[in-house]
Amino acid sequence: MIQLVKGTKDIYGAEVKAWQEIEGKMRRLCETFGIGEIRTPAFEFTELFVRGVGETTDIVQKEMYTFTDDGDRSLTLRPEGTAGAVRAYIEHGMHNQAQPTKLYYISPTFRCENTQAGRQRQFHQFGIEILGSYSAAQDAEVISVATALLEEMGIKGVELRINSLGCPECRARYNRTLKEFIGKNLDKLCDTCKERFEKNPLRVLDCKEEGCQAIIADAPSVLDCLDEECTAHFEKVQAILKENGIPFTVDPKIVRGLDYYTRTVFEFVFDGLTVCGGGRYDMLVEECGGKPTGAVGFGLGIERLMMILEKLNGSLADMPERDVYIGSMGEAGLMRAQALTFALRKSGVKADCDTVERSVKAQMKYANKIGAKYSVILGDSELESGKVQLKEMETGEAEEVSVADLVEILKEKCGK
RNA sequence: GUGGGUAUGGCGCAGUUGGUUAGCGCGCCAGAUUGUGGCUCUGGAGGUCGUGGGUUCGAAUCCCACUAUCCACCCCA
Repeated sequence: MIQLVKGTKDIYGAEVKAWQEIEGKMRRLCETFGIGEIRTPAFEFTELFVRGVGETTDIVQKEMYTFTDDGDRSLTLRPEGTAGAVRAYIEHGMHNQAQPTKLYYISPTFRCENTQAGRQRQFHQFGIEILGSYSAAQDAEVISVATALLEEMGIKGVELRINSLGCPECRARYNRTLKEFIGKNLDKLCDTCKERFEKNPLRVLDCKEEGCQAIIADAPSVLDCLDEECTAHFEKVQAILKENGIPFTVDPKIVRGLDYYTRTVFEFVFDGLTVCGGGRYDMLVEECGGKPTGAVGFGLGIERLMMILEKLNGSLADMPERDVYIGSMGEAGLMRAQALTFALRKSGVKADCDTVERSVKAQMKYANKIGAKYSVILGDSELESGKVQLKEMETGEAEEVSVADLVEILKEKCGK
């Protein structure tokens, strides 16, 4: 028996219903925000992600599904959504449209890493990318989309944390300051932090080791290293969030694992797990071959969102409901039941009929199980008299109606 | 990549110190007088006990490897 690949999942039954609902809410919300959908390919040139996400990131170094096709091209399954959106923005000259360009996507995303709670190898990201603005107002708007979405889902207890990494100059300056500070205590750090120190000193900040924590505790804050403009930008973001009643905390230790972030970065955290993360990436469009363009966005893990919803609301309901079940007895009844069912479906009534040729009793049992609101049984006597018993399943009460009027009556009862 | 737990019919679980045809609940299918559901009762289908080796007269039970899964680290959504 061939089974699922590690880190992948089938979504069906009650679960797929919940997905459809969530996706619907995302699409509707984006529409009200004027954000249009973009569907980019599941794979791109490897180079796009190496340059976009950053060569030194874990994602690029050890988590990408990379392969070579028959034209000797190195391709990679998308490990995140931003790079592809940026590529498309440049490739289709979207900067010639009214700016900013506002895009959203709901797409399967792939990372070859070890699975655990809220972590799969193929997972789904909902994300938005707004290109064409350098303003703090844009940062705040992007954050407000995530906030609105979580609110729409009825999720409470998600914490918004924001920080600013500054422009590349500020970041470089902070890296030097931090290196200098940590350098004094380098021998006290854990082994992984010693590596981080060389690779990406920022990462030492969110180490959970006690020894490292003690040292980091009074490390200089990024926020103190920001220049005037970056500071003003960050303050403006906060001011707008406050103005809009969006609660947040400033956490100078937030460092994101993707290299492209500049200035604002943020995370929505629930139970210690980041459900949504994003920020500004003003250098990325240029890095990918476009003109300098300000941009902000976020990615949200749908599986993680589902985890939270399950924790909050308990398990999900099952079986799709049906309006009516047209049972039948005998050849003529079967034919007529099928015809009626097709006619009802054409009118949008969720109708179902017997396709197994079971006993009436078994058919009624089935009607009950699929949650039909009404049922009728068509047999020789009904066809002869032209009358059927239309039964309301919940109450068990039946009324006699003419077969000829059945479709119209049911349409009305089901509001179609 | 590292460390720990788990792996028995569709789902949830039992299986005692290795011993005969591997059980239970739910679900599924079918019956309980002739053509009507939800309760109850009866019967039935469905498992190479994750996979592959090994120990043994004999393994779901012990040993090894692999795979998957869960949890943690790393990192992220």
